[in-house]
Amino acid sequence: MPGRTGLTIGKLAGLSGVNLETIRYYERIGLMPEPGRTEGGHRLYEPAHRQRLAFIRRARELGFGIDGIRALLGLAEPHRRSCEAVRVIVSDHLQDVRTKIADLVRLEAILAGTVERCRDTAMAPSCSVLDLLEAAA
Amino acid sequence: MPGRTGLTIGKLAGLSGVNLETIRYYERIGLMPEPGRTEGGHRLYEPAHRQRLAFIRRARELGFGIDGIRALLGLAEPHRRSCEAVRVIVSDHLQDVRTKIADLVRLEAILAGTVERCRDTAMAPSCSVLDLLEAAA
DNA sequence: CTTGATCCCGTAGTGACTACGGGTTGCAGG
DNA sequence: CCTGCAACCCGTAGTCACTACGGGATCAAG
Repeated sequence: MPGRTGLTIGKLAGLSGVNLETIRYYERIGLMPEPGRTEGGHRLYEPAHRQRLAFIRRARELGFGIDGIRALLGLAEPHRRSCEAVRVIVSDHLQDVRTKIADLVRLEAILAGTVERCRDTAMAPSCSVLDLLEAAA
Repeated sequence: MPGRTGLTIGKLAGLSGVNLETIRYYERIGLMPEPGRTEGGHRLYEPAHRQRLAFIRRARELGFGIDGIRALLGLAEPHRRSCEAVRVIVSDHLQDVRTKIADLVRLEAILAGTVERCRDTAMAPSCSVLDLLEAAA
């Protein structure tokens, strides 16, 4: 009869670096399973929960959306780890990331150009705000 | 007595490439001024509106938030075009963009590595999903 | 047993739209 | 002139991934 194993949600939040409210949110949307409860109704988490939450957090940090994570978790759980399916999800996301980078790099050039011109023409008639107005992005 | 000059909101949407509902949204939040109306209450836009909307669209494409655009518009309008203030807003945003690029590039490396390993180890015991679980982002 | 931290739940707010639905207006063809 | 239908009106709610709030219950230390 050892003490009830289990972390309170606050402890789990502290250990995992995920906001307490966010953990409850993940439970509401079915990303985290419902944990056990104390008699009074407080959640008690076990190591498996902590692992799953860590996985979710990493995946979020890597920019996966909730649906992507759901898919990843679905593939990770059963014995049939279809590596191919995982690869598809990850490389789709990788493509998104690369597209975003390309977009941002173009943006960066435009913005940097604007700032540059702004610095140069200390007393231009109209400031480079007008460039924004004219330039095609 | 020439015809009422003015575009309907639908025409403006078509010309500007901004969704009709988004134009109404911009009006609600005070980004676009209220245009004139027909007797029946339909909006009628003049060239000045079209210009302002084009400015907003470009700025959005460059990743400025609504507040930033509001500030930019505020600086663009009066005679006192304080170029310096504009430069501050734009270069703040530029800094954001650069930070985002750096983040995404790190992400890209991690994801690309995962996909690569996935491709290599055609029959690894556990697929590189576990890498996500282990790797610090 | 009391106190104060922690936890409960449901709801609403964020940014920047987008979608919906039921009713009104505008205009072109007949 | 009148019909029909596209376009417009407005307010509200939904999106994504949380975050914040508030009023009440529970837990653990002293």
